[in-house]
Amino acid sequence: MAKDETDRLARMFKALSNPNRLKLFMNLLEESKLDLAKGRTHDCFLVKLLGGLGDIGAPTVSHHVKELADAGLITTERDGKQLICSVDPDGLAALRAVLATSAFSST
Amino acid sequence: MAKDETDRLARMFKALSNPNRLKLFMNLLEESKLDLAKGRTHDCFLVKLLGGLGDIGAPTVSHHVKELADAGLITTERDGKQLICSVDPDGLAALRAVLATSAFSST
DNA sequence: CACATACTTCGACAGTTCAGAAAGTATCTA
DNA sequence: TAGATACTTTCTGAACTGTCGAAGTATGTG
Repeated sequence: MAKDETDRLARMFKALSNPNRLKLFMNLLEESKLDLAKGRTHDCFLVKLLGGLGDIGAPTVSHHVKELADAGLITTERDGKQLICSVDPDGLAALRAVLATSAFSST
Repeated sequence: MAKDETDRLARMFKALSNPNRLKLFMNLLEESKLDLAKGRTHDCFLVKLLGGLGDIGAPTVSHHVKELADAGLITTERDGKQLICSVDPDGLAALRAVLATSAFSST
């Protein structure tokens, strides 16, 4: 595997290495699941995420969202006052691909 | 998802968040694939890994190996003077499971 | 036992990260 | 325009990380 590709993956893993960021990302994964049932791919904004993360403040959540976005795991877009976060399917696929690279069956 | 479970996963992702550790782990994944063809599940020791990592020294590799082991991603056992490293199938399965938790198809 | 190999542990240090406070920006609503 | 909402930016500090050199431990060889 090329160095660039390794570094890109390491960056994704790093983005998920903080419990609060991982929760945030997993919330989005869950949201995506729910929303597909409603015929949409996602719909989650920062204040809503904030509530699910316990005690951490807005500046910190904002920072974490940016880290996930920079890593290519989520995308963001502004809708009026709110920031809409979505899972980036390409990033998710890249992670799945690297973990699938092995002889151990994926059951 | 429970806090403990989130923390455990975050720890695994953190173990893979360093490029050298990620290379190390991916070497093991590849080794596993090769060795299965030979009828064994794994076989990789530290000095061999060291060569594949470029410039980093033995103390650093030793440290990284322990981090991967502590995270539950690999297991180690001593064989004479050498330390044999193997992918931990349970850890790998846990990572795959969390990334599979979504509406995005796994194709 | 002496010596080499293959890590492991310790101590140090530069660099990074996480979280919050305070101040700033962008977007509604009236 | 004034005020509220929803982030964002900047700064700060405590804590953690990655790497190394030096010293230490465990194992095999002669």
